[in-house]
Amino acid sequence: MATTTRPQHDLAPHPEAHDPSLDEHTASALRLWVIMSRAQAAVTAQASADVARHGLTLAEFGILEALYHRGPMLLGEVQKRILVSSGGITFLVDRLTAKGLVERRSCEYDRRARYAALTDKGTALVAEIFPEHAAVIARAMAVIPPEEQQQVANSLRTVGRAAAGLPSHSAE
Amino acid sequence: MATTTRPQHDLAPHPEAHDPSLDEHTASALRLWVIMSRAQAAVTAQASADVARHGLTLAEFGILEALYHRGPMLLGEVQKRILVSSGGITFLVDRLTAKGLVERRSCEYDRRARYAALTDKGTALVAEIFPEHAAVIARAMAVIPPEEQQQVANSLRTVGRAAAGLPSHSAE
DNA sequence: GCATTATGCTTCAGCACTGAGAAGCTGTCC
DNA sequence: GGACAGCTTCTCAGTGCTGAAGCATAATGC
Repeated sequence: MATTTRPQHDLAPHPEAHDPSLDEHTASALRLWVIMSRAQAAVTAQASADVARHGLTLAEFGILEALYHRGPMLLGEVQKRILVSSGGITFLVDRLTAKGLVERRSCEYDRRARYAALTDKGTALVAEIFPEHAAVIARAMAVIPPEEQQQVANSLRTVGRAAAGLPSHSAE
Repeated sequence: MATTTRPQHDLAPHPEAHDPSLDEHTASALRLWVIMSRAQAAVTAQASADVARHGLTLAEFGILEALYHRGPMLLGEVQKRILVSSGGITFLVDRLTAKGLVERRSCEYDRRARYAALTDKGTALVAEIFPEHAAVIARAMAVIPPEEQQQVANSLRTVGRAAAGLPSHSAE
């Protein structure tokens, strides 16, 4: 029998024990970090399992979803949006192309650049699975009330922007 | 010049555009998911870069930190704590052993089981780098006030436990 | 007590992705 | 109009981890 206690797909850090060498502010921040990592990992595991039913990774789904909601995009734009490496975006688009879900189109005004665009098959797939996927996420989040979700979102947006080195209220 | 727009080390999903087919509750949950993923990715990138200065991955650091704060642990315990696969824990402990930071000890009462324990070198390393690491995390979180951190932590704990399939207020 | 089932760790092939480098294209500044 | 900095994409070797199978040991049922 295989053991493999379903690993939550993402590594979560050090659930903090009490370390007397830390001041209370630091210890509290560390606890938040641990809790955030675990929540993220647990929800990611569900989201990942959901798209895996259709033979997709989360990164692939992210690309499909972006193209579905925004139309054709330059590879570089997609890359920034789903946060993968430059090599990664090429690799992922290749794979989606091989699956017949995405196609590359050349850019008329800049011959270095290429667009990624959904094929009809890709559009149909996203239209089919996106609502279910959204429901999976929503169900995971629904354990806290909407106004709490709103507050958490505001706080985490601040954390995320600061950590990513962005201005506090950038447009994009 | 290499381009490689520093990928935040973790894949973040689909920043939601407005999809009229979704009800507002779902759309809001989805936005939270995106924001949480990005915040997590950004902070992870910083944490990861911090431990990378010492030639460690976050998973390795997680093991060292757990052993430092709790003493020797069975491999299976460590595995559950840092959320890696069964194969992963063997692999990681092997690598830490090769670096001379961790050693395996056999268990007196169950000859299947093995303990992982810090060596002197490992203990010294954690003692050296843990405070800095905690400070890096704390700095990232410090952009929101302590009481807000507390609220976010409470909310996310609920989300994490529910998504991981645990009871709402389990002890561990 | 002996089969059966469960548990703890290991092995190993495989996979998703990174990151450094390179090739091609564009615009700009002499 | 040529050099060159700066993008955009692609290549590919390398990495860190997963997950299924497997071995050894322990616990349980009969």
